[in-house]
Amino acid sequence: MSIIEEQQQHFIDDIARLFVPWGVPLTAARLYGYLMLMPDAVDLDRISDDLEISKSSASVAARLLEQYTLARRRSIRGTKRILYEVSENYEEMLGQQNRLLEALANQLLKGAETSRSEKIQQRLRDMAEVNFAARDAMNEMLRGLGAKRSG
Amino acid sequence: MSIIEEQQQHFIDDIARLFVPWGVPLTAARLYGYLMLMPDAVDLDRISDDLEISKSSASVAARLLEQYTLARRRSIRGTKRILYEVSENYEEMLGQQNRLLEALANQLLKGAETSRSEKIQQRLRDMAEVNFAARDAMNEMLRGLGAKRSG
DNA sequence: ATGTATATTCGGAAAATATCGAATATGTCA
DNA sequence: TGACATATTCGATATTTTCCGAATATACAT
Repeated sequence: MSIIEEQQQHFIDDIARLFVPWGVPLTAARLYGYLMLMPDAVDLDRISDDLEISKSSASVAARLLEQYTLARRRSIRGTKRILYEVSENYEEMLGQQNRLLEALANQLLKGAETSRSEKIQQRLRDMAEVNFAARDAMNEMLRGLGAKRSG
Repeated sequence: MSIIEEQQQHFIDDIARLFVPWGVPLTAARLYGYLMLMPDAVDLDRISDDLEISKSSASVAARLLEQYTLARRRSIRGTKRILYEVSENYEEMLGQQNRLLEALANQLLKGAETSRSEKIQQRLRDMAEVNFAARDAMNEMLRGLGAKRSG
């Protein structure tokens, strides 16, 4: 089953095209688009068939997505089989981006401390401020979304 | 002049370490950290010396940063020399991230349209919603920051 | 126009990465 | 424990990316 249709192929490639420039390996990016389209969790054999990649590549890509929190594994009781599905709490991914913002802000502040030029110190502090503001805006947005969902 | 100090080296590498996983080539990432620390715009020869890279690499990296809007070039009247400096409107970079959010949201909606499964349609629309919300939150934050700056 | 200083592009070498099939490890059941 | 099913890792290969120095192009001044 599940020979991927033309339109789905396109969708998968479109999604991949967006993520690849941001450092996500092509296969992982395609897998992400693929998982979005799967109504239920799928196993490595099916991934391998549908995406026409080896099972080892499928395994590597799946665990990479897991690391990014873009996908989750579901272990099946009573068998070693693992199913992968797109992560439902999609917000996690944005949280990831937030971590970069925060880490960057912290580095900037640290750099400001160790700089001897007043101008540079000011610049780095300003940049840090923007990052923190961005992080806060994101967090607030996520909180609002969560409230809406549960409320 | 301007042999880079130990601490500055560290700063540069720390910044680079953050950006490389997001698809920024090492040399460009290091150049970015370096430019943050320079009080004034610098030319390719100096970059090449300080970062210990060839001038061609410096040229490529600088123009890549320019593309990312992380750096700007300043042409010097009366000479062919080009100076590079870190982009002052740092918000640009976040705007860049926003473009990914928006592009992704649009792809998701398009995918939702062409999907025949109700469940998938709903999932893709939900994901798109989060993306749009994130984009809006970012834009609002940037507006607020701009107002604060000019006000 | 020509010469000079500089940036950019080119071609090849080196390094990193992705991918595969085979080998290995791991979990599950009897 | 042994047998089986499945995931993961390993080693080799192919591909891609990065980097350099040399060659070329470009802008400016005389």
